[in-house]
Amino acid sequence: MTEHNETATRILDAAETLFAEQGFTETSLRSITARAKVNLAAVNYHFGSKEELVQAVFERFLTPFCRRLDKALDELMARSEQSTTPNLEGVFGVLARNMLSGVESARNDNKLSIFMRLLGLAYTQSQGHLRHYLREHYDATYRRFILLIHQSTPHVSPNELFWRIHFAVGAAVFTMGNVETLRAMALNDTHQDNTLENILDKLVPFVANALSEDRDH
Amino acid sequence: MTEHNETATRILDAAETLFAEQGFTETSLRSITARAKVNLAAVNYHFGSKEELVQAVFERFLTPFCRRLDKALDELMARSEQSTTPNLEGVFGVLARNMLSGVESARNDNKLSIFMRLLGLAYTQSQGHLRHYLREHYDATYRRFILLIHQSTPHVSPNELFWRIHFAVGAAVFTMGNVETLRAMALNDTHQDNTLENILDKLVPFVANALSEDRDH
DNA sequence: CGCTGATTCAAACAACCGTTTCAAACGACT
DNA sequence: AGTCGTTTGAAACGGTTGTTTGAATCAGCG
Repeated sequence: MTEHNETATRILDAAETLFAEQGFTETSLRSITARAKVNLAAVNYHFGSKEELVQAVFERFLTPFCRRLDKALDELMARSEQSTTPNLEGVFGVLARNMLSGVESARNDNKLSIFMRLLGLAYTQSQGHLRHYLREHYDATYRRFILLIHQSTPHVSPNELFWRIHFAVGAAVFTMGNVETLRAMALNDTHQDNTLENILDKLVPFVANALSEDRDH
Repeated sequence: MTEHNETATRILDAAETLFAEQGFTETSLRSITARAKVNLAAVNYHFGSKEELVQAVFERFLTPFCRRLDKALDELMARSEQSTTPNLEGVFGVLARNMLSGVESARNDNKLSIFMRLLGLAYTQSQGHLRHYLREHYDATYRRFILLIHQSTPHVSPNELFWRIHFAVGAAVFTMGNVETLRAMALNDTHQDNTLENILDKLVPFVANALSEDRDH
């Protein structure tokens, strides 16, 4: 699974980029192997099938991400042991810091964009096998995160919170996954270029405020 | 273009459903014509090509939608002539009522879901020709709507507002377009089934509040 | 060196794709 | 009836897809 193979890595790099740009089905194995400069048959040799390649792409960034997130959540809970309810900003801060932690240099902004775009595709492009795979491997961390958010906003009913969280997920996935397109539109409309940090600075309060808001519903 | 043809209508119905379920490239003309119970060549005969079929699917619901929306916005502006700034809830109410107007019966909830899912696909699946087509035909109404929202929230800067609007679009497209999936998850998590109206009742205040919020940014 | 197992390579495979062709069927008209 | 333009039908086209094959190449080791 997690061998440090030269060819396999090059395939994963190429696939990750092309999948994010074009989607899964519209990206052919031939275009992947051409970009990776490896032989066509290398994909089936190293990964078995195209479906397993898709899963491997997700695994490469989702597994370390969830491992780091789990550990960070452990620390957060240990620190706030006495106060039984963790606070929302803390939980979200942990998530945000984890998402940005893979992005050190300023110019691979697009790493985060690719990340979000792939997550969006996982929802949008049915790809039944992918949804099954993700549920099987990462559902535990997901549920734990949801539970913590719930505990940190006890005044919001579980059902109401569920939907607010997914409104927020939608806002994040949609905008971050289509950053280039939207940035171009914003440049036309408001004559102002936006760095990814700028956009995140608008997104985070949007989400935080909307999640905890105590509304009459 | 807008002929009331039996065969063409059946193709559009089938294509609309299958596109929303599977995406454009993963839906073959053969599966469309099989579902529509027409001959394979009928698509190329009536629409020219698959690309033009995709555009026709969008045109069938986007053209009447924008026509109704434009007229409703006319009335709104005429009614509030003296007060130079229209109010946000009014503008959004017009949009929401227009979106639901095509959905009379309770059980074609999924009409709206299909609508939103297709809109999401238009962003997600690059399909350069589609983006070009949509811009060329519906950009005027889009810009008019954005302008009205801007006038109704003068305390928010144009650039900030642009991004908030697209956060909202993301939240709407993502959740409404994946209603079935999310509804199943909600049923597991909160043991509560949700009608589409219930979800809209949560989404609308979420969006409205987040758009007009006067934040320090 | 000579052998063994892992990896690469060019080539081919069957299946499917969107599109085209052309004959058959149809409906409307004089 | 017979002719016309329109629509349907079955079949085939060239091209692309994911996958498989079998020989060539490589690395490691006795």
